[in-house]
Amino acid sequence: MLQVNYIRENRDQVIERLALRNFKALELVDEVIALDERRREIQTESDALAAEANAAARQIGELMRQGKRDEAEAIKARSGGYKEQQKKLADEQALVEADLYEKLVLLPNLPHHTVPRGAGAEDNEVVLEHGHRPELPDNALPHWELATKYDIIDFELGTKVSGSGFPVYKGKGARLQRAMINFFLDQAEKAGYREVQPPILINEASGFGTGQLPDKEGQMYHVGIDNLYLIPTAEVPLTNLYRDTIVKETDFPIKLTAYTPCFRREAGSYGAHVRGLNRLHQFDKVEVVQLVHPDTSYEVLETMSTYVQSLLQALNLPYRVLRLCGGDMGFTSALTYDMEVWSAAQKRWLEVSSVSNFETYQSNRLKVRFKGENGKMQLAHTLNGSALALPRILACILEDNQTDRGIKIPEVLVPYTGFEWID
RNA sequence: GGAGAGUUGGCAGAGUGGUCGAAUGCGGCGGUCUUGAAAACCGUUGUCCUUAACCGGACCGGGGGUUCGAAUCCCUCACUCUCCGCCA
Repeated sequence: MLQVNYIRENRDQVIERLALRNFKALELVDEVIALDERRREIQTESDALAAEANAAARQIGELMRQGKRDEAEAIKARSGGYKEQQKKLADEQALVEADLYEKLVLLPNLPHHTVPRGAGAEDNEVVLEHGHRPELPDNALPHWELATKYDIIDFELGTKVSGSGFPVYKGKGARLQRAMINFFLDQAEKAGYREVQPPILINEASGFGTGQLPDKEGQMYHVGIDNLYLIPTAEVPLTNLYRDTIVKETDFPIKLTAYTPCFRREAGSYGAHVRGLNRLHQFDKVEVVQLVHPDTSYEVLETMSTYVQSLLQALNLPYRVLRLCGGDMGFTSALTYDMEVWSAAQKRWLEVSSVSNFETYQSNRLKVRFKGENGKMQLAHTLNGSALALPRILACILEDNQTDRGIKIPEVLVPYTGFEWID
């Protein structure tokens, strides 16, 4: 959520930057400013009224103590009206504030000045490409066929037990998943992230904190009977660990990592693009999160990007890094890098990581603050990144590393899998 | 799931419906003393809104109510703890 003060003081710039991400409802900005104006007027009025009422009540108390009952009763008679007026103001204030909040949450984050202008995925800027895309022979198979051929993933079994998008990993397939999780967690710890095992069901407040609610409600599975949501990413519980906290400036940077399953309803997305492991309702991911001092967040974003790339390099997968354009960025992000690996059999790039700086957009809702040098409270900056999402990595390992003999496991994973080949 | 007890400042812990934003202790910060430190002593120490600032206002788990006035009384929700039941 953007800070109202900032919008008020930088109206033109806010509009300009929102336009950069193709945000259409720019009139919201002026509406927010007007509502905030009204809110402050009511505040002033109701404060004055409360001050008067407080003074009267205090006077009555004093008179009662002195035994001047009659005088007290006289003031009491006059004080009767305060209640009603206060109630009226409070009602209007609640209305205005609700309206303001409703409009405020419709405003996405302001893009960083390096974000390219653009409408959609085709306008994303390719920052770099690394490694050589393998040329596969004509008889090369897509990963879903390899999965069946070597009996390591069973999509139909998952459909029986749950539904489409819930694959069952078997034998070496399951073992390889576990190996990747451990590898990613070990690497994250080496990079200074503290491992956490968070809850994977979260309450409403947490969903609001990181911005999944209210706008992405339909994307999460909801356990109605207990009003809990299955996490779409570990970002939610990890970042919410610090909701409503004032951290010490010296504790920065706070670096967390977690492995969790992730659940996404992906309503409405069916067809060729979602075959196999390309898009799932349940998948495994290792996430990294940082809470940092605002002065350092863009530096940190670069180190997170470099870190994610180091994983892809270790796995020896060809990848590219995109700087997302205004039109393709997530609602809450100020700057996002996407990492995509090359799926040799499908001949297309698959997103395996998304690294974002949210600046104060999340921390404003979460109330993650610290006391700066001037003694004033400031909002921390939050960042996160996938490091990494497993299914598409697995897809690329299967496709890119297929040989006549079988599938060659990347060297760094062999200590974790205990085998070199899936055959 | 049943019965009971509780939720107050960073922590511990008081609080008869009327100067209670809240005693006290610990902790934190500043100072005196000291070669330095400890101890002792003195002072200070919440967050938010409004404001250029002063003033003012709000907050004692959340929400609602009673009252001229609520941390204190009532209702409601959430959470925590204890006992019983069930259970990986």
